[in-house]
Amino acid sequence: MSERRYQVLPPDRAADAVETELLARWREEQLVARSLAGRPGAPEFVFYDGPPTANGRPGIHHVFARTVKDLFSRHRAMLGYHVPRKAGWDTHGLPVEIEVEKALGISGKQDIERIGVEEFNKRCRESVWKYREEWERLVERVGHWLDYEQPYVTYSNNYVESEWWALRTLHDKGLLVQGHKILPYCPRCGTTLSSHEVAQGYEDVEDPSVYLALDLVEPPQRVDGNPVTVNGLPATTALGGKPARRRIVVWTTTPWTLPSNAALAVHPDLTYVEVKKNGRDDWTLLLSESRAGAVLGQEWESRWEVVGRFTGRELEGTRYRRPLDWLPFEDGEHEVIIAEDFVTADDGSGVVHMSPAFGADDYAAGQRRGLAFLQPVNARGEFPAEMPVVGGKFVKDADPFIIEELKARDVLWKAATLTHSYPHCWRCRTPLLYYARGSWFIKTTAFRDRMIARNKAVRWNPPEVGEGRFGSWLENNIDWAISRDRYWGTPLPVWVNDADPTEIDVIGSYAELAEKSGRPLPADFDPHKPYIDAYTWPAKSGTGTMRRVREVIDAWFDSGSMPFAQWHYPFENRELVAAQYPADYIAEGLDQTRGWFYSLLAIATGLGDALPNNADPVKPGDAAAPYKAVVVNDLVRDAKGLKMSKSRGNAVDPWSVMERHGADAVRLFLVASSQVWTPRNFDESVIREGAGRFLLTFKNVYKFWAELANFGWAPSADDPRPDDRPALDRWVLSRLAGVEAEANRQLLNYDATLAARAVMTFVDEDVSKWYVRLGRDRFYDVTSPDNRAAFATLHEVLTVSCRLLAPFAPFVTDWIHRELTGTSVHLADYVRPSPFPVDAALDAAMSDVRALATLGRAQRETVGIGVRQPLGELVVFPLLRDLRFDDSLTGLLAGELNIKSVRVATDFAQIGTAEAKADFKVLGKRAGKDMKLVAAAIESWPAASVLEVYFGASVHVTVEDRTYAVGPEDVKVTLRGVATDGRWAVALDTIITPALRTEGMAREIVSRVQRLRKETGLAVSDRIRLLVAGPAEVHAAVEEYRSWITGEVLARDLVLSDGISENVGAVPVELDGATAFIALTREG
RNA sequence: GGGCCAUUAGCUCAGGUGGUUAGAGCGCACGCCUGAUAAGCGUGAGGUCCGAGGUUCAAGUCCUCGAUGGCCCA
Repeated sequence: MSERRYQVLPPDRAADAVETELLARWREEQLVARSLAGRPGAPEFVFYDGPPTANGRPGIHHVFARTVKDLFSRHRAMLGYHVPRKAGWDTHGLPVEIEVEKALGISGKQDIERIGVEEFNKRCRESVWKYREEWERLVERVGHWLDYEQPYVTYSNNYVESEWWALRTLHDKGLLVQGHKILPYCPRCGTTLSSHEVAQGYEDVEDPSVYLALDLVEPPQRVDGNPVTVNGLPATTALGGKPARRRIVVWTTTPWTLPSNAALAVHPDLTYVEVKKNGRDDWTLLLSESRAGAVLGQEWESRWEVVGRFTGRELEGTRYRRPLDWLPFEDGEHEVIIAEDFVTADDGSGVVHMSPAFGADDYAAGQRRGLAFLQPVNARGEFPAEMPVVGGKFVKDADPFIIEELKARDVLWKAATLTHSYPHCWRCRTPLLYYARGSWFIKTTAFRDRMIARNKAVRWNPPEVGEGRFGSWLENNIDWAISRDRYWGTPLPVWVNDADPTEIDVIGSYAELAEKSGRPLPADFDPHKPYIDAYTWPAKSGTGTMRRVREVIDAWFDSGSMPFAQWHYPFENRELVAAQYPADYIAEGLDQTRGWFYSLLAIATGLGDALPNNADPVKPGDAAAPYKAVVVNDLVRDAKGLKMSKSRGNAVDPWSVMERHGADAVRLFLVASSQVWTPRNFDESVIREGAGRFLLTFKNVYKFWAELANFGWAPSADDPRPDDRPALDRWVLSRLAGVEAEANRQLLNYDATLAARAVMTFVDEDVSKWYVRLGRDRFYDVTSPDNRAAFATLHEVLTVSCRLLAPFAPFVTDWIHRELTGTSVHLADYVRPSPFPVDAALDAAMSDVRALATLGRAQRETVGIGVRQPLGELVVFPLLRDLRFDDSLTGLLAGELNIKSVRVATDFAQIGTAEAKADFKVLGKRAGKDMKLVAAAIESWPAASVLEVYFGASVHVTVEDRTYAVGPEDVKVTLRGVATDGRWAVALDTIITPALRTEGMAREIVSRVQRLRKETGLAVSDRIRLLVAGPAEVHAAVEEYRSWITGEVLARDLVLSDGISENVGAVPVELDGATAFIALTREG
């Protein structure tokens, strides 16, 4: 027999301390590295880690995301996969620049230029790491096992070079193109503003509010040349026999954009009316019906007559004449009405002027429809000098001149002013212009369908995010503007001839850069601005110099390139990437839908077969690239369901939470409380009472087992084989196998919540509240086969439970698993190769026993006899036709309820009575005036009839000559004298015979002695001398059960005394009417 | 302003395709048990299923509108 001692984990030991100790142990054993290395010959299961930016403190929501990422990886590693998990850092982009601006006390591009890009970017490079250490510590503390030995860093030279390769590849495929993007722009500062800057600068200002009336071109024609018809009739209006002048009313608050008008937009589903003024037959106006009152006056219907009615869709294609013809159209569609969903009837005329160079909606519509693009405004916000009327003027100053010109041209309907909120430059208060800026795009619309096809092959969890939010985002895809006119980012590797902007070199590697520039790169080569901009070379065409464009790229391109850039592909590691692409799964927050989830997909789809295992087409059911499965997690909100934010002051510090509850409890709470893709409220009391309490129970079960096993049990060949163990053991092993399979199945299915709940319910309900509860006394000795069976069984249950819980609570499970087996849980198998099999019949029988035990306890409650008093018989009666009592578990039921036997009644009348009452509502409809008599008849039924009906039969009730068939739905049955759950009815034989009373008394004495032992502070194994005094009844009980009592309380000696004891320390005990005194002393 | 998600007991959550009296755990009250004890068991109270309309023989479930909270995008 082994002398091994099992350490006990004190329940009051702080989780934080235990976990911290384990972390040190893991470090010492290099356990993370061993798990990462995988087992020899293990198949790959690839996880991609979305890189965080380390220039902010990690928050509790990061703990959530880390838990989700970790648990699936851990599960797969335990299943025997090699799970590569390379950590990464997102290091470029505006957030970093803003952080540095704040640190330097500067703001805006002019300040940056003044300090110098070299210095600024140096600061950015350093700033990225401000919180790195805290990040790494937290990731370690929460137990996210990740490869931090060689993390990928998006600013590193290798990473940038891989991105250059990707951009060059996209360019070669014609997918990296120049275009325009509408951006808020400050003409005074000469800079575009980011959205959060725009949000800071809204001010109420007075702007022109101009209604134009633009001539429709007669006869109205569609673009295809066919006449416009309404309900089959020509829509041409002829009033009073002569052709009418027809005009459409258009509203704008930016008259300066009218010279670049290219189209008018209406809403397809809005109703537009054509109206003529009373008495005027020579002209009409067209506008949205719901805006007519606002444009024509409240009581317009008394002054205007509706002569036509159209939906916006019907107007589509109609041509009109633009208000100002200063600029020639070069190419593109123009002067046409289009129907667009973004048009509203909230203001204006329901007809919107479209100027693709000066509005985001306008631009997008222009792209979709191929509209002409006129941009007669320079970077200072001025019209070109050669423009008529407004040449050289700042656009906002030009408004009055334009209004005058409109009036002169007879296209002005009315001009007023409007006070509204408009964005201004937060620095100089200049009104911002929405302005089309030259920009570089990845032409994602060219491969949108392929992205959609790939997305359909991705296994989304939950599916609706992939189909809905992400799917519709892809359906409405627009080209990805990847250039940023900023400083700290991957430089766009595009060189343009300064003499001929059509001559372009896109550089795909550093070697190519060296070759083009004609000199080797220095040892300390830095591809960032400003250094990179010094690389120039003579244009191939002979005239001009190739100079790099000024822009850097969107940091989302960085993170989306990680599948290949993290390995410096294709310059190195080709085989590695071939083995580790695509990812089997990724897991990030819902906010990444349009972020990382998209950038990964867009880049991978654009690159196509330039990446391994990545060729199109991808069909549903294929392994999708770049990720086969996604698990989305939602936000963590505060305890009241409000968003956590610095300004609210309700953000939770993960470290203090970790200290109070431990990572296990926090992880378990985050995963088990609800599906990870729903938002959860972070409430520490819920952690304590839910996950915390569960872990306490788990530790308690182990503690119970370990303390008793330390009396000399250790696994050995002497333990009975599972098949030879008692039913209780076989039952819990069967349940264990079921839960093992279920947890594994759910995790493979990416449902962490159901997996965790299945295991937790098993441990709590089946193991703690039933198996241990019923089998406690089997652990009080270690030698008999029954003892050995119990120890071996619970050892197995605890060991496997540790494994099943390890992905969720990696700390305490490892601690206990090491005690149980001597090895780390994290190197163990998640599922056993050949577990004791599920025994469905046994599961069902036990389930019945548990139900009957509950009913039996309820009956004891009802009859007022405590469990300590033994009773003779429990009678059970099945209330369902196919229900049979399986008597193989009778012993367990009898023991639990402290009864001598269990009997199955053959007739319900043996145990109780049944009454039926008519349901007046149901029966009344049929019985009518006989109802009272029928009801009386039903109430007088014998129990047998009631039971017949209860079981579904019909009983005939005859009143005079009328007969009614009364079925189960017509009556309400009440069972009396029994406890019932609808399946079973049970009754207790409540007669306490003298023998039972004596036995009850003996049990009472044992109970009191045990309590006294404990109060006295004796160890569980201490032996005692016992003295009992009391009336004859007590003496009789002690004499009869002497050996049982001494065995239970470990008494070497039991002395009976007459009368009331005078022994020091004697304690009075009330025993069902008799008073006894007991005293005990420890036996040396 | 637009799109999406959520709202069920004090709290955290279940409630395929509409179908009997809407469930569980925790908490609470009362009782039991007493060497797993900072545990265990039972009983009970607790519900306007966010609101208002609608569809239906029948709505927590489907539809419409609205409220609140959240996310994304303008």
